[in-house]
Amino acid sequence: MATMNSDGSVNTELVVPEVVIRRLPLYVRVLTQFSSQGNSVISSEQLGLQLHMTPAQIRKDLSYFGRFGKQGRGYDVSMLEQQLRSILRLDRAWNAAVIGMGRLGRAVVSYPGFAPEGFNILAAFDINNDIVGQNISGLRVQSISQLATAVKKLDIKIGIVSVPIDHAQEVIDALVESGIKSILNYAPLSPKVPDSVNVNSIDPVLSLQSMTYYMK
Amino acid sequence: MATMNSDGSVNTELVVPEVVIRRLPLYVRVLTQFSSQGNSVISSEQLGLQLHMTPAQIRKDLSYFGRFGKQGRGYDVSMLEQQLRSILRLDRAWNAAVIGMGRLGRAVVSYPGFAPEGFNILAAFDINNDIVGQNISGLRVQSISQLATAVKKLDIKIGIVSVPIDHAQEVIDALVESGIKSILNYAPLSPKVPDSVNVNSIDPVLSLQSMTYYMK
DNA sequence: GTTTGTGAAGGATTTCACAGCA
DNA sequence: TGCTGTGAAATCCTTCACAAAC
Repeated sequence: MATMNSDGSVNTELVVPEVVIRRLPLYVRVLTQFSSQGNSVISSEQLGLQLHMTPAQIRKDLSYFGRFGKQGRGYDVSMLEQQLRSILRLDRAWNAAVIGMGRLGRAVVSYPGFAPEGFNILAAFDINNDIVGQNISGLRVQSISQLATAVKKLDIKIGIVSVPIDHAQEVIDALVESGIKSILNYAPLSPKVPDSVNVNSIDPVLSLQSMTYYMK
Repeated sequence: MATMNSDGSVNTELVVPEVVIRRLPLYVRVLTQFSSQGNSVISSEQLGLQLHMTPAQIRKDLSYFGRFGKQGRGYDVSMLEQQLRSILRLDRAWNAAVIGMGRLGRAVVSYPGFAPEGFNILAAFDINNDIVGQNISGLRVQSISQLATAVKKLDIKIGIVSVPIDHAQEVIDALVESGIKSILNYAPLSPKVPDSVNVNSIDPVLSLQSMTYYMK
């Protein structure tokens, strides 16, 4: 686990590959499910079967963070779930704002999957003055000029971008400007952000466009 | 480009890595944009700047499929766009069906981003008898029992799953049963499908849950 | 001069395989 | 006996660097 830098000093903590971090939430999900089914122990093989992954990969992934299992037995389901939630910082709530209250933004704020996982959408914004002031799913839509103020006041840490492509980069710039470091982007572009900001894009058209390659 | 099998025979055509296939639509998108801005030539460096990728990676990716560029000049924008669309089979239309006409399904069928890219949603399905028969965005919602028939009749090649998690696997089984080979899945699970079926999942909660790892 | 296409090198990720522990 | 944790090996993917072409 320890590596040496070019200057001879030692890294005791290895940087965990991003692919590994992206898989951890999958493990959490299966563990939650297993737990609700009354199972208290799970093996890397059982986890792998659920997720279509090799047991070795799961054990390797977990080994970046510690030794959570017992040989001959497997992992304690709720203990491992707690550990992973803590590693991913899912043991607290995170506040989010949605920018762009068209059809997509409305679907996002009414999606019932965020809140149970601790992601609370506390504010909604739009550029269009016809929409500003409306009440959507219990949120009063605000003007984007209010963004920075609201981010501070409501301790918003996540920006969800659901504006059309032609306004996406300016909205992302505004989010960055307001101090947001994590952006979930639904607009079909590769946004320009500083290295300190993490953008994750969701783009169903890109998914379809690569699937067609494999189609008859 | 040629490799040798264990039996001594030769593979003349290398399998293109899936990561490469997933990047091709990004290139298509930038090329379309460049073209509409009146540029007729583009270099791997310019492409890389747009997409935050190295020029070498782009050239390597393209080299899996042929030699499209001219040394000292770059790539002809519209020629490369055509080539990539042809490789990805985007030079024809693809018909799709949406299963699950709740909020998410309604957002999907009304999303204006699919049709311009040649993805036509021709049918909508739901299990709920209260919804079956309704007209949503010009589509008459059908019972899932009609799925296989409609898939054949309308030449549907893509299934888009937007049902809640507790019905997702059965809907996916029904799609597989009806002969669908490509599924875009919005439900938060890792579906079980035969190797011959390609599933691509869109899961904003997973995205958020890995982003929190990097958050202060 | 510029930029491609591509072997070779380098780096990252996955899988293997087994010692060690319950 | 059963399953983890992990070095080593294997595989996969990216980047380098330069000859060749325009």
